[in-house]
Amino acid sequence: MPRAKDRTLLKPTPELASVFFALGDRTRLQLIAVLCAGGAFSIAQLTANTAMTRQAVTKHLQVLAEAGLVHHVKVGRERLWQFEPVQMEAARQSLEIIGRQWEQALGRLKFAMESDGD
Amino acid sequence: MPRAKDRTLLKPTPELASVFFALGDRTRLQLIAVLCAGGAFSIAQLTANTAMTRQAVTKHLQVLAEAGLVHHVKVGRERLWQFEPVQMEAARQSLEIIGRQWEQALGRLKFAMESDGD
DNA sequence: TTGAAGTGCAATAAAACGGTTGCGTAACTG
DNA sequence: CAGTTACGCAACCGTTTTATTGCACTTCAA
Repeated sequence: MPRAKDRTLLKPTPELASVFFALGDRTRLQLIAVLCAGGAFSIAQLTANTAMTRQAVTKHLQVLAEAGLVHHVKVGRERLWQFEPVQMEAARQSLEIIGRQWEQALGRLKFAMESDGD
Repeated sequence: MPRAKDRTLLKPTPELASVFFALGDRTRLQLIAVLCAGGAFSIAQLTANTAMTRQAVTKHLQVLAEAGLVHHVKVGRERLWQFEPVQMEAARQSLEIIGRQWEQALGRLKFAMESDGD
């Protein structure tokens, strides 16, 4: 019987890296900050807040979309973009796992030091 | 009296983006995975696991170091690298905040729908 | 002291990124 | 229908990343 539950070790997947990559840009982080506040915004609306072109914003949204962080719905001639929390939560959990691994490693180190007696 | 505690909104800082940028690469994610398991490894050791040059690994470690995710200590002629959890925990928290904002936005939407009656 | 191990720094070079401009197309509006 | 709004696609360009190679330097060990 496979024990999938035991698999708490970090296994870096290509997708995970792409999520972090998408978040690793100030402009895209700003877009996420706007979208996670709840609305569904058109590209024109999202561009209005920035100092760049509509096409630049479009490209950033595509990067976010490929990472699964946002998605869009077509309404008339507009394309409304929304936040999509699933992948970001996965990324958050992966950071949590790394943090836990580190804590466990520290625990082992401390135990070894106590056993050895300095 | 300032109410710093109320400031739960996401404020994207340059550093935050640089942390995500550092994590947004498969090789660096792999390095983090190795380092967070607890040891202090030399560049030669870390290179042994990969298919690239020592210098390439060095550059990746520098990117991680600039983001505050790792640090090193010189021991003899070796440079031993270690995981540094502070910045990563900050990044994790920022993702948590975004997730919470999204949940709150969903809550408001639901409330508005109930009030409006469809 | 000579040699090998572990590393840093600089000069590349190819690829990817971030942004722009130009043009074409669907959809709303008078 | 004509004009405008909202947008996609493709070409392009400067900058940054990513990885390599070559050489110099420090440290350990025989």
